[in-house]
Amino acid sequence: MLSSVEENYLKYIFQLSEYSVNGVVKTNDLAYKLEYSAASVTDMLKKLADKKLVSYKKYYGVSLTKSGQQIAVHVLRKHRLWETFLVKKLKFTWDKIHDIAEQLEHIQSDELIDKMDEYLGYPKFDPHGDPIPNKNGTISVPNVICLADAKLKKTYLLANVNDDSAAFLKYLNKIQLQLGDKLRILEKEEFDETIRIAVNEKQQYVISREAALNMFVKESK
Amino acid sequence: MLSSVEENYLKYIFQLSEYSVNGVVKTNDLAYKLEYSAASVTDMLKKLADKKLVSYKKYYGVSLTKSGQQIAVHVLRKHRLWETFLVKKLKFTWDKIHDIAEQLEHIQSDELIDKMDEYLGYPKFDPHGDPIPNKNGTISVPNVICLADAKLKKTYLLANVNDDSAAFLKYLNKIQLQLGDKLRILEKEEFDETIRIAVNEKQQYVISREAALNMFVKESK
DNA sequence: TAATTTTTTTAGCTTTGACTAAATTTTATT
DNA sequence: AATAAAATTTAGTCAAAGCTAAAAAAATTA
Ligand SMILES: [Mn+2]
Ligand SMILES: [Mn+2]
Ligand SMILES: [Mn+2]
Ligand SMILES: [Mn+2]
Repeated sequence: MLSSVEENYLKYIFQLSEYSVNGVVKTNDLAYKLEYSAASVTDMLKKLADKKLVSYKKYYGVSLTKSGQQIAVHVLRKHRLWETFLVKKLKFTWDKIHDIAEQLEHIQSDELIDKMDEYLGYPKFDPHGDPIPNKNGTISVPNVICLADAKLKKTYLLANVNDDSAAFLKYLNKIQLQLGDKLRILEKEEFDETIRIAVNEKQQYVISREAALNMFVKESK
Repeated sequence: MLSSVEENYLKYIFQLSEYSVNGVVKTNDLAYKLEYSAASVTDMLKKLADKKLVSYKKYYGVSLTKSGQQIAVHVLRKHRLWETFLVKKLKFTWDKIHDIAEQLEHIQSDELIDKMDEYLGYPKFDPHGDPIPNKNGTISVPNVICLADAKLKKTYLLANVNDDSAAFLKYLNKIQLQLGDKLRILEKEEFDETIRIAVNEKQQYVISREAALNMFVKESK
């Protein structure tokens, strides 16, 4: 049985490895994500390697082993099911749930999480549009692109947002943007890379590059 | 903000103080309850005293301060609301919930627990018949007596059971005893203090003293 | 290629919260 | 009251998981 701290390391290695070459994560990147010193991270990577949860090569980087990945995915599953519960059942708004789920994801009880999954009706996506791994650890990777890369004139549906900044989600609340909204790309400003969009063929907004990088869309048929 | 460990100390001091003189708890009793060495307990009591959560007098004992008691009651509130959720919503049986609630009671979010309370309809008792403190920390102490002290020939309702032994609750499951059942005291055996009861005017059972000490009843009108 | 900068690891320190063994205080028994 | 037993505290140790500063390795630049 792993500590919450170890579970967090595995979870973040998994998330960083999705955007890395060969699934290899650098010590400094992990340290930045965890908000720990690089020295602390090096220490822990050695311990996780002893437990065969990661393969770690000095000065090179770290990647998850099969069993490390299974645990990481299970933690993600717990996180996203809890977030779904908080919104669907307890009526939390999507900007308040991440920090609570960061705690709840470490509760140890397989029966609990399976009953929760059933209670929620086996949801496929969490309130931020992130896919929820199933009991076997399978994740359906949704086919989305970053709003920053969206094409001029085309129309998309907002499918996924980055959930770990409450400030960003509050901003979306303020301009009343939610998952499923139809976004038409009206203009892409070259100078500062801002994007002008029409939401549901009604309001228009200018979205900064910083915001667009946190928004993911799929093509609207 | 307190650690889970500190919260547990306060919770158990509170629970032991309910059955002690002047609310003073002895180091060894607390050590036994927490399954720690007495030396470890002494250490922690000094730390809690520094934080003004307990008053601790060497070789004499410990009791909760006002603020220590508030925290203890809040932890109990969380524990019992979570247990209620697990049974009412997730369909857990009452013998499986205590250990999970021991983890969940340390989740830090007032908004979460208040929304949970509302979601459950402000329940007054948990699945074991223990009273749930309200948001202000008020506990309605129910008027129950121990089954071991019940009077011959009288009829009672099962109102409360000790919840921290799954084995005991499984035994109640087996003989199909549940909260609210009508218990008539048919016979009290002096030799070994077993009690023969009729349940809902149907089945009869012989209850050992050990079991009776874990069951609490109220008078049936 | 050599020098410099950046990244990573090592070494040594800290806090939390356990433990055991020994010392002390309190309580019980002769 | 003296002694023995029980309860409690003190002293010293350990593991987990963080930290900073210094050393070493890798990457970049001159
Ligand atoms: Mn999240
Ligand atoms: Mn999410
Ligand atoms: Mn319980
Ligand atoms: Mn209970």
